[in-house]
Amino acid sequence: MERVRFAPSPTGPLHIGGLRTAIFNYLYARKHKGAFILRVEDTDLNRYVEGSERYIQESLEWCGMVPDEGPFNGGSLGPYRQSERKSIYLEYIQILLAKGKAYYAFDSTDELSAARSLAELQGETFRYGAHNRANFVNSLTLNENEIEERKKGDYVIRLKVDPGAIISVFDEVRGTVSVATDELDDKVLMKSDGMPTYHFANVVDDYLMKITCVIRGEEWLPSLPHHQLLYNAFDWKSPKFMHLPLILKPNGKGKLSKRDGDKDGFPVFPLQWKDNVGFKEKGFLPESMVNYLVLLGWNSGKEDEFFTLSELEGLFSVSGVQKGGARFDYEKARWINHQHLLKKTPQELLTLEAFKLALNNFSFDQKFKIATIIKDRLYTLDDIQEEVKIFNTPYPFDNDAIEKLLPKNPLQVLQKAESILNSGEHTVALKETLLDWAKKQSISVGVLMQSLRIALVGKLTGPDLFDIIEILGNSVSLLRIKNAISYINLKQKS
RNA sequence: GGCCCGUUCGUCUAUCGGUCAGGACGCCAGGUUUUCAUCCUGGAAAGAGGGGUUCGAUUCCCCUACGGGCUACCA
Repeated sequence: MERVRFAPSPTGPLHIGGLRTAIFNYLYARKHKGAFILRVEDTDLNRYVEGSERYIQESLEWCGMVPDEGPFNGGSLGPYRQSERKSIYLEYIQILLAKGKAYYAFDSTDELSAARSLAELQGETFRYGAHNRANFVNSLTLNENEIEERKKGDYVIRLKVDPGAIISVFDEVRGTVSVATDELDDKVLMKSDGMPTYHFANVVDDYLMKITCVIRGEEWLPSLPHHQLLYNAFDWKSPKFMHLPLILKPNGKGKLSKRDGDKDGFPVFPLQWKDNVGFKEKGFLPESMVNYLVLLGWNSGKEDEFFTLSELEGLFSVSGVQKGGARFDYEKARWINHQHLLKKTPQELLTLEAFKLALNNFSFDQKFKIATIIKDRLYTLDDIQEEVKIFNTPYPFDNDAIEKLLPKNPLQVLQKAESILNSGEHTVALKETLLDWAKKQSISVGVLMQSLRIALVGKLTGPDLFDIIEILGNSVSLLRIKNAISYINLKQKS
């Protein structure tokens, strides 16, 4: 059975790059009827941020991707939090040590940074590895007694990379990638605080959790050879690897970051995190989020771009994964959301929190009608606020529009409408009566409608006017017209 | 700097040696509409450059350029 894992670090809110990685993992799992596992990679105690685990889980759930196994869902191959697996790493590092594939290193961080800056001075990159490990303080250069003595203090355990070989790894989207082991450093596997590094914990956990395909961001591709070396050192069969292209800033210069969202006014987090609004709060449907994100770096091969999660579960395939990074395009994300909104029936829309909130004060009948006439106009759920304003009292008048209308004598139209409504005629018949009258008076339809619209909603834009009147009802419409007449009268006098 | 990965309209992408290089967002024009929007129709818009291989390259190979990633006891 295929098993994949999404393995974020709880160092803050999940951002949409991470969310997209989760989506690809989820889709891969569902496509192959496998398992989707959430593993929290909290090996860096210093960077741990309270609440981010919960945030990650909630973001996944919001998108409809509930992990089959994970810290919040349990599972037989846990624990799913790396901080709770310390004894496991200790056990497995011993194997490597015993095999001579890893060694103790006692160099202080000061010594290392000194060596690093010296190398930089000479225009070189410092690398702790086969070519210079003999110059450092480690279990390869010290005798037994010295080692035992040193082990009472701080130390790390490094991977012993053998030089003079070419290591080839296979990435499902890029193919074979080869690199000389001479280029590889002796990566730290266990830190001095007793925690494993990403590289070590990752390989051990993927093995123990029976992960069959590692799907992660492209930033991990350079360390794949190290991971392969680790699998080799354990004599473990490595899983498949799939490295996803990065989501780039809108200008293409670098990875998308929180700052870009702040600068260009779009969210980069799925859900609200502190004072950062997420896509959810911005009025995005989770299905739009998934739909847009999956399009960033993947293509179905069809010309269709509108997909639901369950459609994607069947469609997803490695062959559609792109190699190059994709720039984030907020406009397209909005358009996708618009398309998903368009597909919803008014009934479905009314079950949404944003609709409930905005239409709280209206009768069921009104809610339904309002949802019907505004749904085509929405790009995000946020837009509801603006659309609903016209149904609330009071509403502001667009004075510029009124000024322009004044010479065309809007009052005669309004007075006529007033008298029709006063006579108790049903709002439905209003349209016909009014249009007939205007024709006889040779008043243009434009002037008629503009006068009426400005009176009823205060501005010249919005949904079908007679739909609005019907929703408002006879008496409210009448009130608004009367109000507008006196307002315009006042204007004319001044 | 070193190593790795990448490069088709402005953006996301299709093409798996022979296509008028297709679609989508955005943009422009027209249509529908009482308005704005939606929606519909149409349009402009692309193979980074240079070498090969081949009857034929966007497609395969090499070089260059450009872009991105990595280069921590962070992930």
